[in-house]
Amino acid sequence: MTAFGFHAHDHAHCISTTLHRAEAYCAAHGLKFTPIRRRALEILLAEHRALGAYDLLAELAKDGLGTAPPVAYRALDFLTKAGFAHKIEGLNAYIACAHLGADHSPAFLICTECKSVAEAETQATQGRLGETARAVGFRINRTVIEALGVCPNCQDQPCA
Amino acid sequence: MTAFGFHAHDHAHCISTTLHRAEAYCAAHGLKFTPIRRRALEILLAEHRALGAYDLLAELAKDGLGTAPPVAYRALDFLTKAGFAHKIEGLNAYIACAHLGADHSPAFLICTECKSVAEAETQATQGRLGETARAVGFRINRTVIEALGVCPNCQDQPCA
DNA sequence: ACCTGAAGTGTTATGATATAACAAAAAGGA
DNA sequence: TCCTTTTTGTTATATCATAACACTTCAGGT
Ligand SMILES: [Zn+2]
Ligand SMILES: [Zn+2]
Ligand SMILES: [Zn+2]
Ligand SMILES: [Zn+2]
Repeated sequence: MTAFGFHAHDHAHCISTTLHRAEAYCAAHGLKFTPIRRRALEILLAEHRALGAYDLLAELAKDGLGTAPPVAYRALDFLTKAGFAHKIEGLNAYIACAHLGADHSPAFLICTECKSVAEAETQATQGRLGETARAVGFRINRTVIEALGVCPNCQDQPCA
Repeated sequence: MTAFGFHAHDHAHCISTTLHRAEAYCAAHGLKFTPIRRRALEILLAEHRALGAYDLLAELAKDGLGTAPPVAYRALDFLTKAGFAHKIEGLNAYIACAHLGADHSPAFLICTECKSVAEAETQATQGRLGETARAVGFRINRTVIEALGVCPNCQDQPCA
């Protein structure tokens, strides 16, 4: 279980790999990876940070791909349902999936200083929450697991 | 680690205990448990369900305690900062704390059928999320842990 | 090629959640 | 009392999200 986002890595590779996986997934599942959807994913992938729907829309607008809110929300709906992006509930913002392809329950480490986000994989149905759920007979469909705090980079900087 | 909310219990006792604890906490910490704040907590305590800020406002309005949004949000701000209530990020809604007094990181089991919510206590800094955080040097300040699913009561009902 | 239905897009309008800003009132201590 | 801080009342606005409907595109069946 490793977390990206706070460490230097070959991000160009990170982006191209994810886009190729998304293409392959769509081909395999009969989904249409249209220009709007593809560009939306590219925009989310640009950084390991969460973007608001209207921020995404602004970027899409720069490329002439739409100006009204539904454009962004439809793209996000597609991306999240396909598992290509996740919503960060604590920020009302969206981020590209860092483990595209794996069927996973994501957990996030969110830096409140620099807004960067790392995605970790968890099996939420294991662990304490899962225990509790089983104990009371609760059936879990989806989990929201987010930790807000300060990333290693920001801890190193005396004044942030 | 037990979860209330899905099981029958003496809820009147549940309410009075929590209100008394809140009063004691305010007295001990020099906080003002004003009529608006007290009534807001009572409203949240009425059921083990999450309430939207505007739903809360509507209830407060019935008692002549305010009609404009800031009234509700200020009360919620006080209650959440004091630890008397929690925000359910996945619902943009608020719920009274079920373990008032204990210094805790809450986790929630949220029934998407009947909207009832059970609060479990966790030590989120233990478990996998905490492991990951420590491994990458991330300092956790607050956690959002929510499981969306179906409670035992709703599973028993064939058509919901 | 044509029809047809499903999916995607463009657009307007609106709903739902949350906060900024500032004046008035109340509370509390010197 | 007087002054400061906190709380409240109120207006306006910011931010996040969806409903609804017309139009286009595209794949499949004929
Ligand atoms: Zn993911
Ligand atoms: Zn950071
Ligand atoms: Zn109760
Ligand atoms: Zn239920």
